[in-house]
Amino acid sequence: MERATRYSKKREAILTAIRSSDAHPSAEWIYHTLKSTHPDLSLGTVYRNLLFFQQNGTIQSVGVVNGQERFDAVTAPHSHFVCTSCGAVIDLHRIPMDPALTAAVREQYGFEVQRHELTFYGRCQKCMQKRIHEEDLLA
Amino acid sequence: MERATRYSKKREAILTAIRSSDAHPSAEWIYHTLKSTHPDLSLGTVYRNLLFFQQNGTIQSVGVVNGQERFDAVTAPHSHFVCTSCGAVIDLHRIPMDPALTAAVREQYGFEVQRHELTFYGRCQKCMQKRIHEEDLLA
DNA sequence: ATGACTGCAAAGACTTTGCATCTTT
DNA sequence: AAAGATGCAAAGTCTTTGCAGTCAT
Repeated sequence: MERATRYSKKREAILTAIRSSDAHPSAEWIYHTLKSTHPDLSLGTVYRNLLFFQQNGTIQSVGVVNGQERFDAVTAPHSHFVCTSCGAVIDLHRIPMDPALTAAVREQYGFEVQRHELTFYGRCQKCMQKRIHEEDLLA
Repeated sequence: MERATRYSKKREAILTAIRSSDAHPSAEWIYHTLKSTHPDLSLGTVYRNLLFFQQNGTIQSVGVVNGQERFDAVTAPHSHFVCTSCGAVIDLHRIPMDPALTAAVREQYGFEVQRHELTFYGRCQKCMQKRIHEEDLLA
């Protein structure tokens, strides 16, 4: 027997919050963002709904950055950049992902492949400038 | 001033353990694996040395799987497969990574790019068979 | 002898979960 | 009324850290 799903104001608000941001929010970020409009929101509810949306395929995890799991409401394939300095996760819409790769892994290794991620690591522009400024101070 | 580095039996054992395995070990795995030959090893030491080796570039994190960070002593670029059923992390040496992509992100976005990861998610052969077997039992 | 490395255990950070209560259907 | 969703707080898991003792140089 399937478990039924009911409407909930907070569930809707959580999904809207994720969809309205391109920062790939963490649970904590969602919680603090919604806390002003939903003062009785609890962190447990955020986590429970993140799990709910993941199982639905409504959102996807883009990995753990600095100990916090980050989520994306855009499930169409696109690559990401992670700033190892400030933890920002940025969409790279101009860097295409090759859909054929999924089939290649399936054929060459015999695995059942659902999706793949292409993730770049480095320093974002903001942090690059910050570092140059810090080096100026030391010089 | 640089901080000097000294030899340590346990540090060596930890690196050897990572290098001897292709399973992309977690801290816990290393700890349990070495516990028999190094009964007084502590988990804190494992974590401290994992950090040490990462900062040296001797090892790299390949991400967090089921809440545990996983490490790889092979720092040459290669892609990975993560089984979402059993958590196995498997090298895909036959799926090449395009080194030009790093430069492409640098040029098109102006980020300082250090490396990139190509990771596939799905079900490994062992788990595929297990599921078929479970379905047989239900039929 | 100096200071790097370690064991131990406590603390920290993030996430999950049990239970009573509230909401949706 | 039935059952899903939530708040709250406790518990769980993984990782980090302070401190005293040990070991390499």
